[in-house]
Amino acid sequence: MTQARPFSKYTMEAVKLLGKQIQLGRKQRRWSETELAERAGIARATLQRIEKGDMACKIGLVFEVATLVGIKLFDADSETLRGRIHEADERIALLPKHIHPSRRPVDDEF
Amino acid sequence: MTQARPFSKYTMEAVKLLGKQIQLGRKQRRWSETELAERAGIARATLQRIEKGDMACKIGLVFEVATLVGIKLFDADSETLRGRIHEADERIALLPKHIHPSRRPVDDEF
DNA sequence: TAGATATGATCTATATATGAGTCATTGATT
DNA sequence: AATCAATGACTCATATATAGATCATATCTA
Repeated sequence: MTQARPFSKYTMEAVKLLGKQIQLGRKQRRWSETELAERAGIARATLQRIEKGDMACKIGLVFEVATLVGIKLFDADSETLRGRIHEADERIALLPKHIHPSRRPVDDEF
Repeated sequence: MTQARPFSKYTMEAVKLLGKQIQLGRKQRRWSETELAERAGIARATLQRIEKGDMACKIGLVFEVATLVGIKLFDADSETLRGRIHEADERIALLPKHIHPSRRPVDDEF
């Protein structure tokens, strides 16, 4: 009984694409599933699920494998990632720490 | 016993960034954790882990929540995602279906 | 300032992802 | 053509993510 839970089409496409890119990257490097799985420290079966775009795989494993085949997450290098994390932190700091329900109409300007 | 497994710094930064962007997006929309969790159909505790950048969250849940707060995965809309999936499919089709160990020096041109 | 809600943290039970293994089939290399 | 590895599709046991609570504290709004 696979408790199917719904995902938006967009979300599924994004996961599928990442899986395909991983498979492409692996083949470009001429790595077998077994070889990439070993490098990533995961089971081959898990790698197969990742390449297939399984929604239930752990994000850490998927991103790690993607990194191993040279995919740039967010099209960014490590330094850029850190910069964007800092940037997000700053923006969050400008917003209220607690979001309270407001009677006023929601201001959607951003 | 949290069987800690290693991740590259790059991978962790990418997951952290996505979590922060989700939190930022949620606050920009003035949604409480509870409200976003309900919209996503997940527990608040899970959303908290996602926003914190937990490596062990399911990629489907993370991407779904990201989508709900308006984050464009791969900087692309749905149509573009489909196009890139197709593109990856075509490139994969050009490569050998089975990767065999080669005696010849690896050709790393790509 | 008071009242109400968000947030942070933690616990338990259950569903399930993962690791490890097997088997059949396909395909690449010599 | 023959051989051997890669791939695809399973199964099972175990580790663990998640849902659903609860409680304390922080902080927003009126």
